[in-house]
Amino acid sequence: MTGKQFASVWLREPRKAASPGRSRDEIVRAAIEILDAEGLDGLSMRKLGAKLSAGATSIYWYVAHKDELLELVYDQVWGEMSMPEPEDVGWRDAASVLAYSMRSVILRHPWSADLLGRMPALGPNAIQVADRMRRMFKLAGFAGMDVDYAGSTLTAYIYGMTIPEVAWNSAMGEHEYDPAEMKEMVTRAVRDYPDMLERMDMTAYDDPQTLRQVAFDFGLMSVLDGLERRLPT
Amino acid sequence: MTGKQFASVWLREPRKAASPGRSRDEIVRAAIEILDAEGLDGLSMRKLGAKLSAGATSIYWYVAHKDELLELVYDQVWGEMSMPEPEDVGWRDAASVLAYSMRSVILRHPWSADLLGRMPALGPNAIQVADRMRRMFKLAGFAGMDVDYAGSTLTAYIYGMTIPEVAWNSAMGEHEYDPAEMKEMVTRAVRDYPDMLERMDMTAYDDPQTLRQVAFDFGLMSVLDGLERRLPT
DNA sequence: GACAGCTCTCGTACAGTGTGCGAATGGATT
DNA sequence: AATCCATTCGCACACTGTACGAGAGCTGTC
Repeated sequence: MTGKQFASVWLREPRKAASPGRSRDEIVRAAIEILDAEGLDGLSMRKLGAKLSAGATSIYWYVAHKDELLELVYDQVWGEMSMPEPEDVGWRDAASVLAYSMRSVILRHPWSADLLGRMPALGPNAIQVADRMRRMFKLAGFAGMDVDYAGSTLTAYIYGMTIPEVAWNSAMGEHEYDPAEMKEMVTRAVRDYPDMLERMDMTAYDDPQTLRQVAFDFGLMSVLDGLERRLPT
Repeated sequence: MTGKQFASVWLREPRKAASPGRSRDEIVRAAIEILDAEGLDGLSMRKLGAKLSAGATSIYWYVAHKDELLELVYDQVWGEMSMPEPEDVGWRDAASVLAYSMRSVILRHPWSADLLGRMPALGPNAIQVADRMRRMFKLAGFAGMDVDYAGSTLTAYIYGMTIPEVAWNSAMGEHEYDPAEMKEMVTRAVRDYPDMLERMDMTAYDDPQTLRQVAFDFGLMSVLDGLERRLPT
């Protein structure tokens, strides 16, 4: 009657202890190297095995299946996100630091954007961030369920802003395009919409990098303001 | 010197015209049926071919590669999103309707959440939504680049809220789990964090469906308030 | 020393994937 | 009747995740 169990690594008891030789950490580290270098599609068990000078299937002693490996790798990414103790800096600053940090971590590991949309964040690192965020919003003055709602809102914004940015980056094979030609193609795509065309004339396509930065700031300020407005009293 | 071209279906001239027999539309329709029934991993060219009682590789006459098919399918999803003409209902209502609509469309086609994070939305349907959204925010009083920033902020929130929801849904094979058991497992995962534990005691896990609805509303109101606050004057 | 029982490695095999290629079909035009 | 061209598709290739089961090396007990 239990049906298909919910099968996350994090909701099981961990394996006893790592013996000498290979270990989960070593495997995860190697996997991340491959992922950073070749993206999510570039990671195959055989390639990972080779990198560890081991057989492809040896990995399966440490890890139940590839998805489990990805869960481990994913939580490692959460570990890279930095967030001050909210009590030290106040909630708005803590929120901003977290937001910028999350964005830059995801941009540094573009493959993690795909994982975001694939598996819940239940690893210890993710949970630690979630905990700090809860404390942050309690400090701000939220209570009860609103603490969670505020947290969801903030992370939703960050995800939603960053994920498509990654998609866009990877769609144009990283810098190997001619801006003018690009602009022309997009212009043709929106030719039937005067409002969209008008937008193309703004000079903003010159430096997409900082444009996105500015857009991110704008949205972040809006979200924080909006949350603040929902505080009691 | 152009390097790897940016290769979206939408930025190329379309194929002449569909002859009788198979057509792109028919293929896309069949693909969506498979996707809805079996998810993103369930869609293979052979299966799609079979559904159309055609050979697997026949599809490649209409479509350059699988990714291109996914682009087509993706834009079809955008076509399902409904948004009133902003001039008719005012910007806040238009924004709310769009937000609810996007959320429900993505939840209805969970596989589209993965596509969101993989390819930019450049199809005609996506562009039409983008255009309406621009007009909506101009109507609200935004000008210049702020129109875009506001748009990014809103869609970011919707994506970011919905994508993890889909991930969560699919992680627990759709309803086949025991809530009590689930709660116990999660509780164990957060056992070191008093704030997180306290959260588990709230009764909110009883009906995740409406909980998420409420959370979505909370965040949406916050975002809209925050945007409103950035209006000039 | 001999045997048993672990932990750990890995070769092989299987069913599946996307898709390049080139041969075949069939209808329309000359 | 011959030519052309749109369209179909079988085959093959390289690649994927991983089940299975045989082995290797170590440890502890008689």
